[in-house]
Formats: sequence, structure tokens, C-alpha cells
Amino acid sequence: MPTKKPSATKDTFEQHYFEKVYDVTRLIPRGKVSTYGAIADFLGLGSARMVGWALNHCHHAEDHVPAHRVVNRLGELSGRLHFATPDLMQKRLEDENIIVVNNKISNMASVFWHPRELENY
DNA sequence: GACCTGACGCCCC
DNA sequence: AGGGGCGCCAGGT
Repeated sequence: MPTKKPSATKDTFEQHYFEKVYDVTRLIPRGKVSTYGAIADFLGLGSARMVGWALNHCHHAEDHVPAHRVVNRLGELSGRLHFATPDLMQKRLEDENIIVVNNKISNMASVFWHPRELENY
């Protein structure tokens, strides 16, 4: 047994769960949002941080990832500074009729969507 | 290796 | 109600 995993294995694993995160994020309905924790739970990732880590690299993805629909569990736009401009995340949400005040979604309970609502995934 | 730092979240004041 | 501590995993230094 090799004491160390080949780096190719690690790379493909990352590729794998990055894509899973992107796929779930793409399934968030327009006008709804999900959270880092909900996506991590759904995918069985050990930590919600890994979702943030994956989304941090989502601009490398082949197809568009609606990352503005992922917020923290309090509805705060914790990732907004990683968009092209600091206000872009809020603008995208407002374009979907989501109300944002002080970088926080006001009606979080009514727009929250959990991936386990998916029927066949 | 030993830190440190995250697009996080739970627990406990 | 809001803030600190800590676990979580990955990367950088």
C-alpha cells in the first residue's frame, strides 16, 4: 500500500464534489435561496465550509452557477465580496424579488429552499 | 509539521 | 439578542 495517495485521486475527488455542489446549486429554484449547511448536509460533506470553498471556485465551472442563491443560515450574504462587485449578489437576489436589507434577506423563512425537497436526485 | 484563515454552524453563555 | 468558543475541511505560509 502506498503511504500517500496519488495526487490524481485527490484532484478527481475535488472535481467530483465541486461538481456536486454546483449541480445542487443549479437546482435552487429562481426566487429561492439555500444555505451552505443545507447543501453540505444533503451531499454528506463533513463541513459547510467545503460548500463555500467550492463556490469560491465556481467561476471556473463550465456552466453558470447561481451562487447568489446560497447564503448562510441566518440569510446573510456572507459571500457577496466574492462577486465581481460588492453589490452584485444583492442585485441578483432583488431581480428575483428577494428583499435584502443590510446584506441580509428579510423574509428568509419564506424563501428558504432545502435540497431534500428534490424528488429524484 | 505547526500554525493561520476562510462565501459555516452549533453550543453556550 | 448578540458574541465567543470550537469543530469542521482544505490551502497557504
